[in-house]
Amino acid sequence: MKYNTRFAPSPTGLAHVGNIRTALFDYLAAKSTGGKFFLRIEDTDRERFVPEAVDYIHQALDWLGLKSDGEVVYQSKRLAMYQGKVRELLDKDLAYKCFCTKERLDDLRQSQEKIGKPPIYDRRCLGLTKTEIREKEEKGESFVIRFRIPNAPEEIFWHDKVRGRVTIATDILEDFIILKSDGWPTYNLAHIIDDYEMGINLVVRGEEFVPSTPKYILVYRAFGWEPPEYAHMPLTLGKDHKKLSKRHGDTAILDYKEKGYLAETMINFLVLLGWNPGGGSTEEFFSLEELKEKFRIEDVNKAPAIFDLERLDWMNGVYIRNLSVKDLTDRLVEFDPSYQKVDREFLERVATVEQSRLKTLSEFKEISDFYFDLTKYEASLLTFKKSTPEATRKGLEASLTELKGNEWGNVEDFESILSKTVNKNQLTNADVYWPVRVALSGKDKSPSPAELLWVLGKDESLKRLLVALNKHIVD
RNA sequence: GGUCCCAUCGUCUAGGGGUUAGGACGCCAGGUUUUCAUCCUGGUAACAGGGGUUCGAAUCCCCUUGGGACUGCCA
Repeated sequence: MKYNTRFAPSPTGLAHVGNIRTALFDYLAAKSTGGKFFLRIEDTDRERFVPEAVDYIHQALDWLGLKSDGEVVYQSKRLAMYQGKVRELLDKDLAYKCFCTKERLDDLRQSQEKIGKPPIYDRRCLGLTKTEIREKEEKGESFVIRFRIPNAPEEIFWHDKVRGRVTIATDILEDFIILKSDGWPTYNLAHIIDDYEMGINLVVRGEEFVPSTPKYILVYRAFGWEPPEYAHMPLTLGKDHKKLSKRHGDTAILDYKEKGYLAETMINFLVLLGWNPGGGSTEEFFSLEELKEKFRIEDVNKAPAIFDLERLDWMNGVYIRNLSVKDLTDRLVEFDPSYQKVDREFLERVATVEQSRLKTLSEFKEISDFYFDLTKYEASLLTFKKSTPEATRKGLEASLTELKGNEWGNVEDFESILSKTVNKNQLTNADVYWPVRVALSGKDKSPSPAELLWVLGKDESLKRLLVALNKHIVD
């Protein structure tokens, strides 16, 4: 079965990781079956519309490589179509005009809740005669259009691709609004017309839509259309076990790009929130391409998943370590264009030795500052706890001598020069390796001295060693 | 309140009648090592509770509990 799916965000805020995970599942449900993946912007709520949100969605999908097929659909451009469909429903007596004011509706709701009844519209306007309707219209009273739930109660059910059979009775459903008083359709109507019109045959969306799905099935029936299949995804929860939203902070998807997480990490991490290959497999690294092969919407879990940053950090570290040096360097430059000014070969060397220490691209700047500009450090740092000032001085001097007299080559060469220095002068590793490393990095934690020598090169290294020696003697 | 959904280590999860309940993150310990990171080894930690069904339930059924979603002229 080829599934055509759509990602249908409403541009009322910046897309967060939960939204994008749904987009990913939509994308994979389509691509894994050879179907198409569409993007539709649900911008019928003009009050909450956030202009930059649309661009944000495009950037996010671009970043992750979730390319949509065909033209992007904007609901705001299809008003005439929706209104035409509403007229159809009105003509068939399957919908009606409701002139009830907000105040009345609020009162009604409150009094219903007070006596412990579910808040359901009392259908007062369903009883309006043609003349009454005409009078109200002539007086310019504003109205909405409600869908008329069939009188005969029944159980609506569907076979959800992830939840199995779901049943909900229609007697708890109210005559919901399909056209607002401003003339715009609500989600309740617009998405159905669009899905039908766009040939969507599998709706992949968040679990929050489960309770309202029966309403939509009724609308399909009113139009005489076959409903699509449904796959309601488990929710993505924050650490507080509540549906992910802005108030959790740090959830806007592109924040992760800015923090230096890789697109492939996000894809991999997000897909694992609710999906795994099953069958006893312990595999957990998947590229988008692999996912297109292996993903099955039926394998998605029912239980919600919590978004856990620690696991994300670990995974990003793994992805960074698996990058070739060239690739890593490219990404560092892309992440921070100021590195374009840095000598490429030098930058690649820095990337080579720091790669295993990176969890995110953004950490690179801080972790690598000393290569470009030696940081200030205390002279006392030069002496390791297992060494003495005297031995440290000897170690520094001997290293300087050996280093000057030898050819400069690769990391292994420096390794042997250093170990030769230790042996020749009856010193210990602590007398040589530590002070050389501190001299070159100014830090108590850094890559090995051999690596630092290789990165910094002869002139800079000898300069730093000399500085260290003077510092040490003065101290 | 009502309707619906969900339930395996703290987290992501495998397992769907017979398993020492497996893997991963995290954490802890050890190894490698001049330091840090990486890497390697080991450890910690879970079937929410109660009833059934069955020779045998983490697995199937029911109830309870817990959690969540929905209950908008938002989507």
